[in-house]
Amino acid sequence: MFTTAEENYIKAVYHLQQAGKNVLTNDLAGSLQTKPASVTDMLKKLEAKGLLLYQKYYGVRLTNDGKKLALAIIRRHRLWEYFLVEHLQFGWDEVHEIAEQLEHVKSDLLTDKLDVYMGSPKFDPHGDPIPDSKGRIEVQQQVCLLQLKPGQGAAICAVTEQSSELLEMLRMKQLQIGTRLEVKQHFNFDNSMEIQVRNQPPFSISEQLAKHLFVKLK
Amino acid sequence: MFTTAEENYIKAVYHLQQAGKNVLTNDLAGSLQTKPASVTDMLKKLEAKGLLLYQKYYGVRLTNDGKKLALAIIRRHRLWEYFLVEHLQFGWDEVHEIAEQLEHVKSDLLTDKLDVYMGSPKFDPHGDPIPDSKGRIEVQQQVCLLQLKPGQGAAICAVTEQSSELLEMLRMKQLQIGTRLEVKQHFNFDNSMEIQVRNQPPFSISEQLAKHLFVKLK
DNA sequence: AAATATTTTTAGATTTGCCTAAAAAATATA
DNA sequence: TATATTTTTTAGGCAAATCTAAAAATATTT
Repeated sequence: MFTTAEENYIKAVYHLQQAGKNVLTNDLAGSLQTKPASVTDMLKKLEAKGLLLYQKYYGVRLTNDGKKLALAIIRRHRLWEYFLVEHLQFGWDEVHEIAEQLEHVKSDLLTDKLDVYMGSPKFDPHGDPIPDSKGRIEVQQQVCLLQLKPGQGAAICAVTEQSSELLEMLRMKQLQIGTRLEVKQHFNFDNSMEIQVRNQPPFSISEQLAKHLFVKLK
Repeated sequence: MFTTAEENYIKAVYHLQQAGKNVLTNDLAGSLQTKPASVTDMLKKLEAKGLLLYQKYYGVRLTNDGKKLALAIIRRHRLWEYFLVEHLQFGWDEVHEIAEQLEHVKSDLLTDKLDVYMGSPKFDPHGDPIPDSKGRIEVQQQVCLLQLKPGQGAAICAVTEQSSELLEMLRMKQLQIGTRLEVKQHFNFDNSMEIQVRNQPPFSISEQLAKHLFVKLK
């Protein structure tokens, strides 16, 4: 069994590792809101437990055990997010903090029963894939909205930033996870694009916004 | 906000207090599986936080704030137990440990939404009352099975011990929370009693067993 | 390449929650 | 009542997870 702190480190390493490049002490300190010195301490402990390989000054890489643990934590996190949004009527932008707590409840039986209860969802409310009990992830061919060509239809499946400013804007424009849209036009001048949702009048969104929206092609 | 350890102490004090008499260091050490010295340390801290009144060598009493906190924790615990049994199909005897973890997830909004989702249940799967969001408890006129007279009908609503031996026996005899029964006869010799479940043949249960079963009168 | 700046690690403290062993207080017994 | 027993507290320590400040390693500039 692992402590909450250990689990949080493993999860952070996994996410940074996924984002490419190798994971440095300072990156972890940043994403865990802690000091580099604390990170160094913990990395030594996690290496001793066989969850990651740690090379002084050079960075860190998860072992197979580490990856397995990370995926188990992410599975719990995303299942709970799904539960909170789909069953308890939370907004998809209010669930992160609560899921951060729930993900550390340790019971494989609970996780699996929750999964079955909800019909084994494959994606969480932010559009991120939910690993199965073996840690397998269904790869989603999702693409950035910016890359769509006029005429293509798609559904929003992920938002890569959670700032309240961005969420506010999505609320106003009635864009949410699952919203289906069609690209009408693309302006090379500022990379903005006209999109249409259902049969409402088309409207335009900026490059800055489109860049954070990922869609699943139909 | 309070730590998990603090919450567990407050909960333990509350339960011992409910059981009558004043709460001593050793009682707490027993029910928290810890050493008396640790209890003394924690009691000082909790007194400083205004959750209880602590008199050296004499015992401890919750303040209003302490009671409020205890009831909030118990509310979360019992709501989660209800969820685990009624929604996730756990047996009512397997949920305690998991609920011990879930009860420490801190979010009033979560608690309230969970409550609404399940239709604001008033009793958990063991028959214990669930405090409402203000900490009010619905008193249940439940009575020990031993006190029933022949001819009286009732439904099992609580089991006051969780030993696997007792649970095993209940399983064999097909007695569970909610089971309706009627008392057929009472033997003064050994205080055993004949009971009948539905229209099956009556059978007898010992005083030791009946003593741990509480029922709601019809 | 030397000097400067940044990143990372080490060393030494702190806090929380627990422990053991010994001292002090309360209770029971002779 | 004096003595023994039990309960509780104090004193001193330990492990986990964090911190600050200083030292060491690496990276960047000039």
